[in-house]
Amino acid sequence: MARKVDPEKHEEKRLELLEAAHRCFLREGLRGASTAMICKEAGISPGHLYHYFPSKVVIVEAMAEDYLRRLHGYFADRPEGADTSTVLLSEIWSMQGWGDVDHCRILFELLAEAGRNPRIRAILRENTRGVRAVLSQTLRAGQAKGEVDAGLEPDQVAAMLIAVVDAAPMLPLMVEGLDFAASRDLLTLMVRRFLAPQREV
Amino acid sequence: MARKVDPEKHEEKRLELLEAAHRCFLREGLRGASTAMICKEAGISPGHLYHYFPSKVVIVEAMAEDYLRRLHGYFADRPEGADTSTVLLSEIWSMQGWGDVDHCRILFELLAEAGRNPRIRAILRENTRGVRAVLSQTLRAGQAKGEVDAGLEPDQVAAMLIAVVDAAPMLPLMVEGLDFAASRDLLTLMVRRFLAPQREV
Amino acid sequence: MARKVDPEKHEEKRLELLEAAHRCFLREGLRGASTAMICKEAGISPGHLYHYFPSKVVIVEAMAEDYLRRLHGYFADRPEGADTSTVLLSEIWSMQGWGDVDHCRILFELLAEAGRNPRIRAILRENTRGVRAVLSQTLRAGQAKGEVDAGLEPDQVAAMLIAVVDAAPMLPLMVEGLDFAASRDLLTLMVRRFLAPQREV
Amino acid sequence: MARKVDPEKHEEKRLELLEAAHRCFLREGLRGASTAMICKEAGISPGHLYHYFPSKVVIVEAMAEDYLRRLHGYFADRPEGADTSTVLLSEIWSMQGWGDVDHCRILFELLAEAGRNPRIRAILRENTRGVRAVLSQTLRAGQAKGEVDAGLEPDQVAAMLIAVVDAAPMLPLMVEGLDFAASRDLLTLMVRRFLAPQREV
DNA sequence: TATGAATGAGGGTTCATTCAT
DNA sequence: GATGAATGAACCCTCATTCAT
Repeated sequence: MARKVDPEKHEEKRLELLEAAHRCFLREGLRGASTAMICKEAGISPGHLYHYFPSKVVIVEAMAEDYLRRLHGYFADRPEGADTSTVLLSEIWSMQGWGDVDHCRILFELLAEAGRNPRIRAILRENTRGVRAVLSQTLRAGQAKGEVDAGLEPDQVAAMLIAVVDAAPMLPLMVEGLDFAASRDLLTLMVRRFLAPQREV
Repeated sequence: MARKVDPEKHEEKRLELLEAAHRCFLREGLRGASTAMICKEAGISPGHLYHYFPSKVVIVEAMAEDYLRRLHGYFADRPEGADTSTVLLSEIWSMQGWGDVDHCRILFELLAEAGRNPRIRAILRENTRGVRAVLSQTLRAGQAKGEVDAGLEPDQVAAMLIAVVDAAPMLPLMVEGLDFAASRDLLTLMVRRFLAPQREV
Repeated sequence: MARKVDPEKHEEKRLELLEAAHRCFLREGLRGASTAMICKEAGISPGHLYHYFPSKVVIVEAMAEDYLRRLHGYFADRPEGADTSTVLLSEIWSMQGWGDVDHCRILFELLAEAGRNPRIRAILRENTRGVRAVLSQTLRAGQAKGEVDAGLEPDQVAAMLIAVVDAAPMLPLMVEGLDFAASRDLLTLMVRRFLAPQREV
Repeated sequence: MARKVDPEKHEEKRLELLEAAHRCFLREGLRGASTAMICKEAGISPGHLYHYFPSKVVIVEAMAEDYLRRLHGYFADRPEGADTSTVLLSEIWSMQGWGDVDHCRILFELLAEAGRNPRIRAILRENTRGVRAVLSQTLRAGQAKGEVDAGLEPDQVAAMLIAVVDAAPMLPLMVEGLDFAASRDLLTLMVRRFLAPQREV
């Protein structure tokens, strides 16, 4: 009789739990969501959660890590052939409406938490570093192709673009009835003009 | 002879409490900060808080309202004579370093909360509406002066600019050791290029 | 300038406060009514209550005393000429409907409290002793007139009658839509038959 | 292998808690008894109470329901062969002294509460309805046997008898040193005379 | 006399976590 | 693995009471 259970199944369940946690955190906030609630959402008993995570803190951290990895994964599968700005904004272009942006609200939870919690800040920074590298490289390629203003410092610009993209989910919260497509187009226009090579300035 | 209450003193104390609350909320989060902690920070006894506010929920709401009003007050006292982009970013230009941006982190708390709490969302939207009106007007003036691309829809752009400005406090959280002045310059550049009248497009 | 204020006015205000307290206690219960609520009901400030009573406990005791005195005062002004049973039930016959019995609900508060609070019990007993004496005397007079069974022990019967009268306010609580006049008549019938001289027993 | 909850054990513990609550409520009153005190009385930790009841309000309601059911259960197991009045008073005849009546004091708490709390009132009325039905039937049987005055309306009389029986616990509170047996006999006498068929009225 | 600011203990309730089964 | 009973600290809030004015 095999004692050590299938580690794959364990990992799978772990991910399921993180997704359940994500839903609860979205609904109630990082503090507002209780472990009991997460367990209910995931369909397990309250005690059993501790077979997968040693504490709620760790759940938050793991969820952050997992979420950010998946979120910024969009940059990885970006469409070849598109122009640089579109590539850089692929995360937003993969969405169809404000509804698709909902799950991003957890970012605000994480940013708020990052302001006072070094571990969450570290996770955020680590993830950002990865995304920055990708964007930086894209920008450099753009500069090489003459699509991007060569005077811009790729690393700096990459950081700013991440902030701008992550700011998008603010819009539906701050303004009611904003048109998704129009906002996306405007954002794209801003980035395009920003990056465009400047003639004889 | 009964001394009639001094409503001024009451109001003054109320504001002091809101500032104490703001500090606690920054330090521990909206949920994480306890009323006891706020009282300690303000130097009053735990029960006395309820002389000024009927509940913690109301404290959060009042703090949000108060904070947003003061924050976006910057747009009102903007320097005359500056170019449109600078005026629009005056909030950021009034700051000297990342330290000055710290108190803005409460915005992330509020955005996170706004996602699930209709009252906070309403407060946020009401405040945004006011700021949008101011920015919109500035943009229209810029268009009249020929400083701003006449093809841009002022209301839409105003919303986007607010999001972009509010995204700035993300930068020090996401990237360590970022230079404040450089980031501000880059942000200003982006906005300037975005708004600039386009020649023969 | 007279320093010592009119003690009459003081006493008058004290009684007003007790009535306000009675209303609050009825509405919220002895524990449920706060001193703040009583002050509001009486139209004075929270601190000022303590110029009239040293503590809430004393308010309850004073209210009990005052209330019982007034309630059982009915027995004193009973109509001459009526038959013994009617005299004994004059408290109930002075009422016109269940609405008039409402204020008696405070009795249940007092009985509950009397069960565990020796001072309230003492007040209740002291008052009961007075009423018993009156009823006893009435019964003895009835026996002398041949209206009341001479075999009944007046003191015992008096106690029972008080309990029976005080039980009346239970009826509208326990049974919905009970007719007041019919219930009163039935109660009177029971007492009349109880007291009636028995032929050839 | 997961062990399925034992619902029997849960129910048993629940009843234990209700009895502990009843003791505390008697000692300190419905409001005066704290959940902490109930937990201590029951020998559990303060938080654990909420495994069995969602709130103190529910505890009070459940206790009321449970108590009234058990109290008025006496009428169900009444002795056959006794005369109607004795049957009707079986609740009191099952007791041996004032000590046995102590637990009934909770009734005064419930009556006081019923005056302002619709849910407690509903519970009280529902229970009363059941008891009335039983008493009514007994009365009708008595009328058929010629033991009870046929002119009395059984439903009305039943309500009155419940009130009279529930008034009995007032006696030891209102009068010190009252003899239990004598009071019971007097009460029985009153009821007997009340119900007795009347000759030539 | 009269006010209302101020206190601090204690109320009901929640929750992360542990543990026997 | 999986359950849910059990804990106890902490949370938000109420309240009788005191006191400077």
